[in-house]
Amino acid sequence: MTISQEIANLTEDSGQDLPEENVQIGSIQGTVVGLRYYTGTVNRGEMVSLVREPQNPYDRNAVMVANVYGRQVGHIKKELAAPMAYIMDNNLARVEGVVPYGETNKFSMPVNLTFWSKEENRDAVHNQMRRHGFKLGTEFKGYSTKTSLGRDLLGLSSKMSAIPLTAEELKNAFDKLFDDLMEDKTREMEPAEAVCTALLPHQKQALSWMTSRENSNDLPPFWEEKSGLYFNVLTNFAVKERPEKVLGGILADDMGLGKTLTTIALIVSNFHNGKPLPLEQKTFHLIIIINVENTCCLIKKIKIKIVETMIIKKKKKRSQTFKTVVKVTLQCKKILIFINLMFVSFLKHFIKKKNSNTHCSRSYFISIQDQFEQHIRADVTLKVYLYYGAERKRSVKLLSEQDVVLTTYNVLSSDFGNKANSPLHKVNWLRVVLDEGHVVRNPNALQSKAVLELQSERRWILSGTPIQNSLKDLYMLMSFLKLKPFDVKEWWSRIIQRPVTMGDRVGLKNLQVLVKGITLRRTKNSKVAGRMLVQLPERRVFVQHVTLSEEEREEYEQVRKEGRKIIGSYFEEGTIMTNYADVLAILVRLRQYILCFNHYSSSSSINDPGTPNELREHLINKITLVLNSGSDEECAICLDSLRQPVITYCAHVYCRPCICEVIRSEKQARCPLCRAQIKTRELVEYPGEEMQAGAATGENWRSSSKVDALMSNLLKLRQEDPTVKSLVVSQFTRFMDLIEVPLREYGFSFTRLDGTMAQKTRAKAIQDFQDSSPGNPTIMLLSLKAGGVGINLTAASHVFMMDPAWNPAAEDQCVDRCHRLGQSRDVVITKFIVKDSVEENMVKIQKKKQELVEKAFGVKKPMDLKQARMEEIRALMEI
DNA sequence: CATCAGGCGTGGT
DNA sequence: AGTCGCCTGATCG
Repeated sequence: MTISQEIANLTEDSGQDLPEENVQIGSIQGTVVGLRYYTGTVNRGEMVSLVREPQNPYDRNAVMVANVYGRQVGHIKKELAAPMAYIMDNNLARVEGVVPYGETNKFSMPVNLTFWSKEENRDAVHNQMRRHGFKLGTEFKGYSTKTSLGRDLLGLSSKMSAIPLTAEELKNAFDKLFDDLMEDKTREMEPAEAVCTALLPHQKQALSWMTSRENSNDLPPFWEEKSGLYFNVLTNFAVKERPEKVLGGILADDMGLGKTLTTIALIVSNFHNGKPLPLEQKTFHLIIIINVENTCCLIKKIKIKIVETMIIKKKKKRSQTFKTVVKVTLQCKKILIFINLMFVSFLKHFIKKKNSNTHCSRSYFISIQDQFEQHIRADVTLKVYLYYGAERKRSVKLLSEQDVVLTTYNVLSSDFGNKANSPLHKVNWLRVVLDEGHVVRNPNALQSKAVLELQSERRWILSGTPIQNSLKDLYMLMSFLKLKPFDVKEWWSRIIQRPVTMGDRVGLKNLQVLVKGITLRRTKNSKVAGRMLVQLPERRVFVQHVTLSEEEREEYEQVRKEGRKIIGSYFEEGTIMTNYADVLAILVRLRQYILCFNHYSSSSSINDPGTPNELREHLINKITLVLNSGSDEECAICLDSLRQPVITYCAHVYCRPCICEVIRSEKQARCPLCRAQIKTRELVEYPGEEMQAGAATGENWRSSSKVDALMSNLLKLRQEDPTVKSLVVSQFTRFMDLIEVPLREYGFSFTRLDGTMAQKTRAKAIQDFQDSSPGNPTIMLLSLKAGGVGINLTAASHVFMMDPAWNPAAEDQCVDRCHRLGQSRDVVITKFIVKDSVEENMVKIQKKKQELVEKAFGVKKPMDLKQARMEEIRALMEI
């Protein structure tokens, strides 16, 4: 979790189902009346939801009763509705209902109401009920809370009879949630002929499983057929009509097992009725010629490919002009894939490019795009459209005609949010695939809503880590898959989330059944028929401590003292959070100092600015620092990666659309983070990285202890085995500039990959590096966040981590780029840490964080987070 | 006359 | 296993 996200959590209205609110403070039996006016039915033991109806013309206290399917059943009797309305409107408690019996009566039925709230509201709720002559009890008498099926629907009896799970057990259960025996998931299936890459056995299994999930006629989890009726065993809901099928699921394989390839195979292999996607010539009825001058390069590239095949087939000559031949199929084949925009450096790249009015979309799609090209036979025409960038064609027709449409979560949500005419939401897709689907985990975020609104027959989530923080993440996934009734928050909470977090074994069992039914997960260590799924070479991590030279130490201490003084004064004033950008700036400066010392001009971003121009520059400095700090900053409003980042006069960074929305909706707009007044015209944009182009070469170059340490390692390696290739990873591109100097000096052949590079050079860099023939580079300077998912750097077997990352996961991901399928050597990771410095403190905090996550899984106390953040800064600066 | 079991009709917010 | 208020008739001191 990033810093701004944590801050956002502090400012955000506390959610409705924090653990504190999960105390049962009383229950009472009430009556549902007016049944004959509504069609909704309830079976014995079935859950109902209670919805306030303040607009009811007869009684503003009205409380509506609805069944799990959302059909109205009736109302709560008005005498009881009166106190309930007060309690519900003032959020004193949440009320849940279960109907113990009731099919027989035509006019009314009983309902067992349970009040859930914070302990401190107990008295208020009890008093309110008492004032109206109702006494809340603790238990219902006269009947069992168990249904005929013996399942515990109220969660009451289990609380008393069964031993709740301990936190330890719960965590364990969570870890094992996805460990599936895969009994019926070992069947293999050959992909369609259009796939030219040979699938590994586990990929064939995944393909088979995915295909069967899409074509299956099985009932969704927890539905059973019983004497002509369809019966949900969890909610006790029974219907005549067959419940909607859930076609799709979660492919949760570990990174590097080929989720994307499997999905591509699925796309071309399983069209309607289990037949492959019709790609051959005969399905195309129409040939048109269009001008593609305006479409971006990659499209062009693909289409040129098509031209080539056409030339072969039609034996026609066509000059290499901008005209190209496109085939249009009369059948609709629509697939949508999302790519996660994970990396801030990419984002910077995008903004920079956007301003210079060039095509930028390619960088995001390059890996997926490549995979399509790589795995699909060249003589097959798969129509792929990148729905991205300012020039994207917002034509529903065009999109409908594609085989595959690629887009990003950001494009989707901005289309969805800005205008009602989002073309992506107008197409009835055959299949929607969320790549890296765990990024849409916050159901309140616009992008999540946009994703949920997509119409599709089949839905897939690809994610190596389907649960990132807590069970709540899963809710979003269920919601996307439209797995009734868990796509509605109330039912998800009542049936799964709350029972599980309260340690109910039945709830956990249900969760397991649920997950098992829709998820396929294999890890690198999974076994198939006793054999390892994928045998990866070993991976060893070494930490190499670096001692600063006396001179360096002196300079470092000086900078540290300065920063400590400033941050210390913020602490005293209690203004740490308001001066957050400054604090971050100081920390970054310190970390950079360790790497390359006086190569950074000490242009102060801390002194009070005077003229507006100075202020502007000052803010630009700050936003640059924040975005380059490597702390993976996210917008505190949308909780997403920053999109068009801007900085306010009070030095907080948001997405431009987000903060503009805030300013527009409030009269006296205030900064969500510090409550300072803000105006739209005072927002300062991030100018991109141009200004950073400092000359790090030449006379003013000077080595540092860290660079020396790296160089001695590299030299030793080369001596031992000149074919060994290494990745040198840093978060600071300018540090990479510095490293280039000694690399050249010692005659290393190297290449570089960072966010500032144009896509062409980027692809070339990877290609050169992966090529092992002599003369090609043996070292790649890699920016921690460059590359994105799916970049393959298996040529490297050594990784040098030059500076510790805030987020240990980012480091892991980086290493995974070479430690993956196709790696033949053991991977050695060397992390350089400077002794007695912020770096060491960072590592300590990293460790602490990890422990904390492991100990208290998913349970966070919001107030402690702010404290923890302050403590972190304190620990970093040794104050 | 008081009390109670049982039958009956009633029925939205 | 079931509402709930009201009426009735049986039963009791």
